Amino acid sequence: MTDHPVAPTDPEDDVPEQIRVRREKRQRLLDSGTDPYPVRVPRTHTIQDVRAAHPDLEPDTATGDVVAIAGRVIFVRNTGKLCFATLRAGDGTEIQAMLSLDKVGETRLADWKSDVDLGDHVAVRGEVITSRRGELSVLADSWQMAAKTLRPFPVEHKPLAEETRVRQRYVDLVVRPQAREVARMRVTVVAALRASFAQRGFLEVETPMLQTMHGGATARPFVTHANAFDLDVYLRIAPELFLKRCIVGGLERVFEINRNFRNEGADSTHSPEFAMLEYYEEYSDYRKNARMTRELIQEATLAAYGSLQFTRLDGAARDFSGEWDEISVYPSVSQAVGIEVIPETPVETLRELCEAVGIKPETTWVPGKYVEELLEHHVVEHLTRPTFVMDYPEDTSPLVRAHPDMPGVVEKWDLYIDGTEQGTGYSELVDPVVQRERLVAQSMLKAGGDVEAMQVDEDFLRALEFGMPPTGGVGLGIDRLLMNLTGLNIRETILFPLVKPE
RNA sequence: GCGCCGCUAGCUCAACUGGCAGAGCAGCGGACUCUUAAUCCGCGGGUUGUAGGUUCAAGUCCUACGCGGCGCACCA
Repeated sequence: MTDHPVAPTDPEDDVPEQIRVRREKRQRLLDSGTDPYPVRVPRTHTIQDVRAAHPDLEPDTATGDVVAIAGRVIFVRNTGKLCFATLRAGDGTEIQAMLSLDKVGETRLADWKSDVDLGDHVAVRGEVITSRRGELSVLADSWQMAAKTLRPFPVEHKPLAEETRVRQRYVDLVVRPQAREVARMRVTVVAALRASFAQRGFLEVETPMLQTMHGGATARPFVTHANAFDLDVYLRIAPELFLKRCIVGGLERVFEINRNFRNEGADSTHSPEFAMLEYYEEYSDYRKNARMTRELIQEATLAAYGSLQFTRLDGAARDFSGEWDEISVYPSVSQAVGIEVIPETPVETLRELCEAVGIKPETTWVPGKYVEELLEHHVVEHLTRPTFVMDYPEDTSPLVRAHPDMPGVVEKWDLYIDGTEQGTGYSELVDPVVQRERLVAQSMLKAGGDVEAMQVDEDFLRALEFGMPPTGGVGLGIDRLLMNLTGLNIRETILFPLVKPE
């Protein structure tokens, strides 16, 4: 640690009352010879075990089963000689603990009332019973503090402020069922994707996060410095160029699920670090790709909801079943603007069409950029059902193979769900000479001040010169997929999104 | 980056045109052997995001800054 020494502060100074009280309880436990944070406590069953073993008991039943459980106290009802507490396990499973004067004795009952706060982890040993009201309970004959909580928990029944949810996700996860649900769904979805790839014979590879050139996408990178090499390096904006090197090397079918970093705006649909799935398959193309992407998302949806017709966590119903719609860029735009737009449409016309609907063109725009803007404005936001938008302009897609029958168009699709881009796929450009021309054109844009333009990656071009087979590739946003499955903000799908320090 | 809105007790929120800063839950003390957003009685808890300014008087008005939300721009 190289921080400046901080003046020691008295921890009792300036501490909210409730924290002070809990610290005093902790100290009292220590003073009486009780460890408030024991290394281990007896536990024979999880709360889930006990629930599963006794699914439907009649009220006022004594089972004779003695168990030792542990959980977080989330609710207490202390009466004179019989105390109740609700214990919660990490997945939200709850069970009631009952402590009676008869069973635990006067001293331990008094200890319970004075030492245990909401939020504490406690271990309880006793018989599994149901209360007279039918609540499944452990009737304690002994109990022990498992971990003392020093901060008061928020009120469970009022929603936490969004900022607190994000900054203190650990609290959010304890308090809010949907937070737990989203966290677990994300794991389920990623596991399902990996299973789908395993089934199809894909290799999961790990390519560099620290790169000496940033490529594979148009985006502004984060820059850092590698001391050992005295070298500026970039956090990757995409794994694409390395995954293609894998294809050149004969790995045939590869995928990677990992983080990308883009030094750009953050809002409800964009995070500076976000999880991306990319996969490449030799002798595939953008049509085969689209089919497989649909299958991947459908398999992940089945894993998450058990059905392709599902109700999102925000309450909206969605249907991902069957074949998905396909539309084509130029015909869709033509229909929307009322005149035929083709790759040869003059820039002046495109500019007028943009300005007519309030889109402000920039001087760096290539013709295809106008078309994409028109597409976004007129078409995309109306695409609720999953839809593949096919055949993009060539000049905005420097890594994509030209369409054999449509000059100025490339074999590329974007997949839209609920008006947001979920992924992209294309028939990869494998001609090293054409690829070099495209990258040089990009580097000219960069020299002209476009901070997002690509660099000429000579090693990548060398790889292509060794021969890359016809290949189809896809990039799919993992956070976006979770957003589309849940209907939630990107910050709700990421456990710990970047926030400014308090 | 620009614009608008917000920041009050541990949590969620009140406080009119500037006039004694409050509630519910949580906390503390007491009562209660079947409660489950327990109930009943009593009591504490605040540098109103930070720093300035106006005013007899500022949570409230003004300025700057911090953090957040929304919209726009950029992007997936």
